[in-house]
Amino acid sequence: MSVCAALDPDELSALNRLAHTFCVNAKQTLFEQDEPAGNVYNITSGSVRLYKLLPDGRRQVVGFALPGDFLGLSMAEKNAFSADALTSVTACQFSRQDFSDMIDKTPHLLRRLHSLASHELSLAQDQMVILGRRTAEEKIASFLMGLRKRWAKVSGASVTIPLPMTRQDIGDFLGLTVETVSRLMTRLAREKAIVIVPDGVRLLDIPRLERLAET
Amino acid sequence: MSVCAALDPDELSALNRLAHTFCVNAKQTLFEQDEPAGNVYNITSGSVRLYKLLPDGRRQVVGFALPGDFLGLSMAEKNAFSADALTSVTACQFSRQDFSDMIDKTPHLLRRLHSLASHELSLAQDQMVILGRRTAEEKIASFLMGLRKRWAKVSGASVTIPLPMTRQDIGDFLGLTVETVSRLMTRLAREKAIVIVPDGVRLLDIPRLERLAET
DNA sequence: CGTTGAGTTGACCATCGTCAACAGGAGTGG
DNA sequence: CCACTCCTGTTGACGATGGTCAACTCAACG
Repeated sequence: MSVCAALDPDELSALNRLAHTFCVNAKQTLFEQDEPAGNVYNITSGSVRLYKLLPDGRRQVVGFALPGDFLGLSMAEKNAFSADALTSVTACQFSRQDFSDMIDKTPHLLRRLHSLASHELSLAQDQMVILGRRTAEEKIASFLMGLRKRWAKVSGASVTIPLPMTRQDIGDFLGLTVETVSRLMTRLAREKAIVIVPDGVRLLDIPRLERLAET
Repeated sequence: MSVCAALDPDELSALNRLAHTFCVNAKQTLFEQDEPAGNVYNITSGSVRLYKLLPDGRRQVVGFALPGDFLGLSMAEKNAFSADALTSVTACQFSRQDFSDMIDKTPHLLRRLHSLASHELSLAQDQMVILGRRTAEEKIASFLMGLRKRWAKVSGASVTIPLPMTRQDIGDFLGLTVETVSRLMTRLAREKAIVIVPDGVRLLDIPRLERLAET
């Protein structure tokens, strides 16, 4: 569990005593935007969609949580976004209060938390570049390369990457419509840069995708 | 200085001994993306543009720092973005090492840092919504309302808000071109929602702008 | 004055969104 | 077992939003 990389065995067991492990099925909600944040979570398996809604129903996916990811880094009073399960998910839950107390007792846990939050911030800023200054094709390529890197940390490097989210989710993450996502994925497949497989893609021409995605 | 809200007088004077105050003129660089981050900064007066560049020259402005803002919240090794002065700027500089040592001695300073970083993350996610899911007009309105709120903390609420940045900067912040920013500002002015004044705007129809910007 | 850079405006156009139709698979109920 | 629905994904035709290119104004500054 990546938040705990900083903890010694005693601290780990203290944390474990606070943990509550549970499962939810696909499409179930972990928590919702603007509700009081009672808990923080560590995802053990499965994938989670994190998103914000506008009053008129438009949606912005702000991220996807994969195994190992921590939700609630900010320790804020209210959830900044909604989270629901894309697949069946197992997660490790802590009451925010318990976790906050634990932080007060273990300063290096706070440092760890802060460093993870800083990394999130950096990812969010990269996403701002993608949303603001890239074409649809570049967005797709960046998305695939980014996800590949994240899956590599979870399950090792591979040219086949799982896509537990729908085209709609990808569109709402990249600021595109479903149709545009679908069209461009098909085009990349036609041009032999990728192969579309059930619930994922196989990357054929990684150099080309890297070129499209480059910083 | 907002990072220091958490400090007692002894700690404040310790921090002050580490501080180096300085000024730069407009257009000068505070630090550049990807360079090793030797210092962290607190802006005392003036405004700063924070941005990332793509290899081909496209630019994404990730934020504007106003008086009171802290740069280097993440305490990372390398700068995630470049920063340069929009106006003449006075800032308070700390060596990252000194500041890091100070953090180790004062845990509540770290909590403060973490809470500021979390707030930044939340702003970044709001910006993702703006970039991904709003029309050009909504983007401009959101920008003006957001900036208004931030200036209010610095210099009190006012219907006239300073715009120290160029139209190009605004465009690069919102994922638009200069021309589009210019056209829409002119249109909002023609429709009596705003008045364009030298280096700023006066907001006339705030309810309308709020409606355009609403979450 | 001449130059430079910001801002504005117009004409035109491309990318991507909209709307619509359809295919295929999963789940459901007769 | 089949018909039916629902959902996701795909594809096409069309159009609008916002980008591109170009020209011009104006203020600042030497």
